[in-house]
Amino acid sequence: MDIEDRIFSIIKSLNPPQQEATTVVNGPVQVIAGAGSGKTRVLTTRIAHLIYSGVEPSEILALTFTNKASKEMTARIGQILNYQAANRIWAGTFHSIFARILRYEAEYLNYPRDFTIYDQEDSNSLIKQIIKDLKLSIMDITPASIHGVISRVKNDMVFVDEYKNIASTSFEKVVAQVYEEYQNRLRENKAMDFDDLLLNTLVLFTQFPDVLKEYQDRFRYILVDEFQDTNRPQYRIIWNLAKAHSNLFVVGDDAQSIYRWRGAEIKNILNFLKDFPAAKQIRLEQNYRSTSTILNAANSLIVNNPNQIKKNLWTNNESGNKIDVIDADDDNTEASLIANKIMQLIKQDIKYSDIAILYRTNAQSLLLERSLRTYNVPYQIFGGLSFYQRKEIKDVIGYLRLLVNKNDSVSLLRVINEPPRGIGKTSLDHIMEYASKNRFSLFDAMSNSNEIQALQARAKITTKNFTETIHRYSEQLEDSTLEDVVPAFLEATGIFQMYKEIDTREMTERWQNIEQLVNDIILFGKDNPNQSISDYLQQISLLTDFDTKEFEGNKIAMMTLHTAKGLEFPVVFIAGMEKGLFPIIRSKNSKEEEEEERRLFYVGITRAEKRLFLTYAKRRARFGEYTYQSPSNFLYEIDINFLNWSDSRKKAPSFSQSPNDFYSKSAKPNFKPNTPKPNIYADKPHSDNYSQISDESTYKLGDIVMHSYFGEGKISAINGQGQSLKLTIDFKSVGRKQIMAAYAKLERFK
DNA sequence: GACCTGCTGATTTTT
DNA sequence: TCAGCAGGTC
Repeated sequence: MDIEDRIFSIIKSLNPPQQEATTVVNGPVQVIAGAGSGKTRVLTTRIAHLIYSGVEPSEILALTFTNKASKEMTARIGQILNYQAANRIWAGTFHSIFARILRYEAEYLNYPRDFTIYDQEDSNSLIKQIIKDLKLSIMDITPASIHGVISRVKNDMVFVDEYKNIASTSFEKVVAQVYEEYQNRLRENKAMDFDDLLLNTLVLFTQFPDVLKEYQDRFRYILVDEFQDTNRPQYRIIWNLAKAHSNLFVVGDDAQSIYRWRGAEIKNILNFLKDFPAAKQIRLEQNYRSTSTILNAANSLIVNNPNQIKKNLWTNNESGNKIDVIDADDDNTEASLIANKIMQLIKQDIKYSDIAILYRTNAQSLLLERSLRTYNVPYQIFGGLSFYQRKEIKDVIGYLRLLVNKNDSVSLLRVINEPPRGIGKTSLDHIMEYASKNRFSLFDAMSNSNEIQALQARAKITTKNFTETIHRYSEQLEDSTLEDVVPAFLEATGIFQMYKEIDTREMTERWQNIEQLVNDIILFGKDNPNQSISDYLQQISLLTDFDTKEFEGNKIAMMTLHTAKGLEFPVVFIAGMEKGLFPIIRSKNSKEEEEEERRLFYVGITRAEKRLFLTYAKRRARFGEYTYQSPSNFLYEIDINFLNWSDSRKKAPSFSQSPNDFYSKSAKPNFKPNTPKPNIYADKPHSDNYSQISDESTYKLGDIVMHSYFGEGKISAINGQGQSLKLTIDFKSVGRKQIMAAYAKLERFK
């Protein structure tokens, strides 16, 4: 089959809206693509068709949400056309593509080409340093929380000067101070954080029209995947690039927007039609993925979100099994019930690799893992700490970063005493004082350590040796291969020796990981003789765990619901369907946040093709303390006709399910009139639910108490005595909970 | 300056 | 519950 036949046989197999979306070549197009409606197929076929129609691959910019998605897209296009063409497409994440552009154009922004990209951890340690240096006394505020605010502010495109003006509370004023210093130091360190990659690209395009023009001409065709999750700077960048030719194609689904907390604006979908009034709107509403039971269940859930674009997602697929809702006595039991169920499924000819377990928080994976191991179920976890975020790897990368960017003080501070070389807190204080007094970078101050009077003779020698080593190897790097320089340099720093010893002593795999990294670098050098170590470093700084891991062999996949976006599995388990955990409790449970949680659940449900299991535990250990959980209100929102609630519900927990009248605002499940409330406790009248023997000496009915985690609540029942004294408390934050008084840190409210 | 220990706060989600 | 860190000791 030649290329033409291949493309047209694919196009012929598409439904009419899909065909339109793939073959309209010019002009703005907005596709609202429901879950499982063949979005990826449309994207790849469209790009193949564009190239077939005469568009140069290098004129196409395809932005995806993960590196993995872009790799897969490129691979598929390669299969249809050829790999040379596919590899010339500019495909990648926003962050990776713009990092690449910023590298080319760095001098416009007064940055060196080899600028360093700071990840979250790097940013946090820089902020920690700033807090210390500015002597800010802020109790209860962590560097991470300040960075969170700064990141949010940056995503809203509020620059330092503006933020300083609008900061009103004392906390905001502190943030403003840190924000200003943070940006200064990023610049001094010749570094950008993740948000800067977007903001600086925007600055580049808006302040240098010639540069913008160049990229407008280069990217004559732009495609954006997961458009609902773009934030403001991302949208502005796309808009700037596309306004010259308007060949902008965006695909998204407002019902799957789950990154609002990171600044994503669903509004962008609506703005699109304002900014590109000529845009064609195409809806993909036929779902090819799931059984009608699963799809309709998802639909019955998502109608509870009032604000959404109207669509009618339907399927021709068979109705299939009902959705199993499994309740477990506690979190351990939940994990083993899942493992058991999986083993049953395996006997029915389902492969491990057909199954995924999804959960709300990474912390949940621990118990699940333990139980899968007990039952010998092979699994693979995606997400969480990526290879490149491991301590030993970050240490090595810290050294390598110094080779290309000596101004990177975050990396310098990270490695200066790793392995211990006698430069501790006191010496560092002297060096930093000298650096700031003379407006030197930390590295330059160390190079001049002879001039620092306060410094001990020994420290002077060590710092001098240290900086000389860096100098020597960074010079070598200019005319030698990575293979020749990198291992020798790392050996010279002593970091190899240190981890070899740790590995033998503590039976860890750290040295192995380092070997793997060094091999990877050497391979990179061989495969890309024209690229430098700084190319390598930039590339890996934007990789997540999910990007680096392949689905391997016959194993179950485990990941958070967020990570699961864009994937599909024949069998899906969603664990931890409990109030407080999913939807998760936050300090302020706003309507918007609940709607986002609901969309997240929607994403989870629609990952399943054939079978879906929803599990919850009645008792779960959180923060080392067991609490009684009630089923998630989301479970009641799904049309009961699609559910098969497990039999053990008859052994109902000994407390009432009814939402509390005076307290909980969010605890009240949103029942649709056509969805009868599953009265799962029908065989237990309310009044029998708890005996009211109160331990007069400590707690009384109606007492207002403070819980360390759930906050304020009112005691509505008291059960048991002494060690097994159980309190039923209506919390403002999570509604009704049962608490073991002996374990909970409760404070009486006067 | 390195090492030990007791305390505290963490559990959203990620480029 | 537990990891990471501040503060103290050698």
